[in-house]
Formats: sequence, structure tokens, C-alpha cells
Amino acid sequence: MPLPAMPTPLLTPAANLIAASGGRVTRTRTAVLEVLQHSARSLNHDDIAAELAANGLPHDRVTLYRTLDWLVEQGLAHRVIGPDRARRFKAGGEISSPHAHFHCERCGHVLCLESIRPDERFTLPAGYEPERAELVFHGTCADCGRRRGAKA
Amino acid sequence: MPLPAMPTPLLTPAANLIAASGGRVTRTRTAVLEVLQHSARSLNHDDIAAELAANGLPHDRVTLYRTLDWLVEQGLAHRVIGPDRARRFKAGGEISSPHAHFHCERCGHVLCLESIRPDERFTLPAGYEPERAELVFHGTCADCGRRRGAKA
DNA sequence: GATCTAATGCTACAATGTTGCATTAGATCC
DNA sequence: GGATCTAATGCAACATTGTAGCATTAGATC
Repeated sequence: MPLPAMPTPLLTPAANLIAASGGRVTRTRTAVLEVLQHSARSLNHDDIAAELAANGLPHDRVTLYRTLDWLVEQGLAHRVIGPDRARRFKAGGEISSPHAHFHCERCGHVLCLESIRPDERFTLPAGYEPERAELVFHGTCADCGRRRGAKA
Repeated sequence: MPLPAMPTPLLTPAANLIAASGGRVTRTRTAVLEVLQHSARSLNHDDIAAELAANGLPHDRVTLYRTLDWLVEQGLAHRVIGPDRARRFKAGGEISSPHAHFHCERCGHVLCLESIRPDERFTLPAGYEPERAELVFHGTCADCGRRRGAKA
């Protein structure tokens, strides 16, 4: 016995966020936001494109760029520029919760350090008016350190 | 009465540094290093190329890239990746004196904050082994703040 | 001054991101 | 449920930043 069509279909959390932003709820947007939400690390375009392809979703490079820009604009995702000068994305706004990032030189991943706030710990020379601070550590991440015998 | 040709020509500080690194002292290298040394802010490729052109020096894009990479490798210059994902360079090594940077969103310049050391002020989660930290402030620099009436 | 090769200057290419425009498909209205 | 309106998409072409290969030039050394 088939269920009756739901009058107000249950949206995923991602879809709800997108709808709340006033934009159209499209397959690409929901899929991209969900990919970001389900990842512990920040993802670059290739990572995301690969995820979309794995799910059989139609997409192209340009749409992905525009979708990600839109998500950042709406505060649904934030962007880090990695050392390879490629952008990486992660779900969640930046302004609401500023935090540091960690770039692992072994595995290349960029992780969020939610516990570290880069702002308001430094005194700048007179005249400088900082609006936000970006703090990126480079080194070996916990996973890679463990994998090779945690020398600490 | 012309001066006699100097037997051991006096080298500029830049040329001396280059010679001390074991590399050949070429026009491009000395010129690029001098441009960097004379600038208070970090310069991108275009800035440097414009300076070289103004001095009538022969150069091309690729040589400039290689020259800058070499200077960084020798510890004679350091590199910052700007928000426009383009590299910016400044004289002086990074390892010897790690410091924060300030990106002015008004004039686009990236300045060095020699007085601020980004390292050893944060406690990272267990397992993370940072080797260096990168700290970039975004906001309004002293010059631009003054120019519009220093609201602070 | 001759020689040896690091450094240069080409050309061609790779990676990342952008612009313009025709087409598709969410949302809305009836 | 279907017509309509336009945001979002998909495609092609382009822009910017950085690399690779290789013949030529010019620092350093003998």
C-alpha cells in the first residue's frame, strides 16, 4: 500500500537552509551543501565534483563555482584559500564562528580548528583596523601523526 | 679626469646577499631583490614586473617567477598568498623572523606586521603538530584609515 | 680571452576561475 | 494540474596565474 503523496514534503536540513535564504532549492545546491555538511575537512572543487559524479548528479565546473559562491554569499559555507592557491569550502558561515584552520603537509587536507578563534588576541600597530583575522597552521595533522608512529 | 676602474667593484647589499647564497649575481636577481628591499609592502608579479620595466631591464614572466622562487628558496625573500590567490613577495626570510601580515581591503596592499609573531600563542588539539603558522588580518590599513578621517 | 654551465627568454601548456548567452527547470499564479 | 516567469544551469570561449622543455646568453672560472 503506497503512502499518499506528502502535501508538504520533508526537506533535508540542507534544503531548508537553502529555502530560508530565499534562493531556489535545486538539486545541485542541496547536493553540494550536503556534501559539505557531511565532510569533516574542507573540500576543493575537485573533491566536490567527484562526490557529485559519484551520486550521478549532473553538473559542470561553472555551475559548481557559482553554486559555491552563492553558498558563501548566503553564509551557508565558508572558504579557505589553501597553500596550492585553490579554494576549499566547508559548510557553515565564517562570520558567525570565526576559527583557525590546519593544513596538513602530509595528506594535503585542510581542517577546521573550531576551538581556536584567531581574533582579538593580538594588538596591532596604531591605525590598523582589522575586521577579521585568518589563521592557518601548517604541519602534520593528528591522523597522519598517528599513522607514522606519533613521535610526540 | 676619469676615475680608474675599480679592481674589486663595490656590490650593493642585494648583490652581496646573492653572491653569499652561492648563486650567480645577475642583473635580474639583483634588480628584483632591490625592488623588494625598497618596498614597505609585499609586491605581486605585476608590481615587480612594472618596476623592472620602469628601469629598462630585460625580463620575462617566466624568469621573474623563477627568480622569485630562487630568492625564497635561498631565504632572501618570503611569500604570502593574497586573498586574490596571487603570490606576493617581500625581502627577508620567513623562517628567521616569522610575522603576521595585514591585507588592506581598501587599497589592496599586503603589509608585514613584523611586531606580531603568529606562533606559540595557541594550543592546538591533541595530535596536531604545527611547524609554522600563518596569520593574516583583513581590514583597513593605517594609511587608508587616515585618508578617510580616522574614525577611531 | 676561452670555456663551462647556470640563468635567461622563448613557446607551449596546465590549473583555476570568469563571462556571455541560450536552455532548463523551480516557483508561482490561476 | 497546467501556464508562466525567471533564477539557475550548461556550454563555449576567455582570463589569470603559474609550469615545463629547450635553445641561447652571459656569469664565473681557468
